[in-house]
Amino acid sequence: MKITDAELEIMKVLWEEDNLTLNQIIEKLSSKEQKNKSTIKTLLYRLIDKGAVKSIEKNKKENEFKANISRKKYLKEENNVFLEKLYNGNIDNMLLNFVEDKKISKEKIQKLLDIL
Amino acid sequence: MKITDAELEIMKVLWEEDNLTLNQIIEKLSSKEQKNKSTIKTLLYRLIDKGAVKSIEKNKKENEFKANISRKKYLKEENNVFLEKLYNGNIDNMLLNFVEDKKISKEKIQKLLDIL
DNA sequence: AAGTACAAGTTACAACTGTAACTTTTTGGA
DNA sequence: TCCAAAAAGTTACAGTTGTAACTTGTACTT
Repeated sequence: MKITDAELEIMKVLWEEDNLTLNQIIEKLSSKEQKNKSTIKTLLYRLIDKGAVKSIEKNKKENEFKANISRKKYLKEENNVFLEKLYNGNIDNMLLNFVEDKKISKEKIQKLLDIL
Repeated sequence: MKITDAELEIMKVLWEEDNLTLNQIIEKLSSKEQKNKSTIKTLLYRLIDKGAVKSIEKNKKENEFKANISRKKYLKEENNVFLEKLYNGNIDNMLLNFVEDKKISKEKIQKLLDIL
């Protein structure tokens, strides 16, 4: 189940709120992702082909779309792909790298630990 | 500077050890990534076009190749892309997610903190 | 009942990727 | 000196992706 970047933007919308019509989806896409209506349609149909989205007839006039795979499951997979691809699955390395980049401070990690 | 998955495998080899000939690169690629020699050549040329790899004449008979961008810089960028794409730049969220997936244990994080 | 506005659904197309064959150049040995 | 082996460099091609036009169906409005 490979979801492309353009497709992902649509999934994000559907993960936020289910059962949206095409027009509602377009409305919810942030300005950066505004594309031609046809474009969004194509992406939706591709997602349907992949089984990532389901379409339901709403009122004979319009269809509604809903995510057919959970955000959680998707993220889990993507986390794995990322970890394997760049860090050979070694999470320590990844974390150290993030810290080095100053993306995480020690304080932040401590705070995280406290939460857990 | 977009490096594709297939290209990345080559970069990884060159980040391990610089100034390798084509044949040396092929040798170092793990069995999973064994492709036809021509394939590797094409990837190398594409990387050269992108400025990610440099080729140097070694001994009139063979060329040597070396990475022209640092692993660190590349990882930094990719970390960012990943973080933005999936977590909207929110690293706490990302970490929590990793912990939820049981990819990191609290203990591991603590160990990491100790190292720092 | 007919036309038009809009939604559904299909097709198109160029750029990018993964893969590898083809062509040209070089060079070490017979 | 000339040839064959191997390297360099070029071209090809199908599948994927981002983008959007085109065609068909439907259903209000007059």
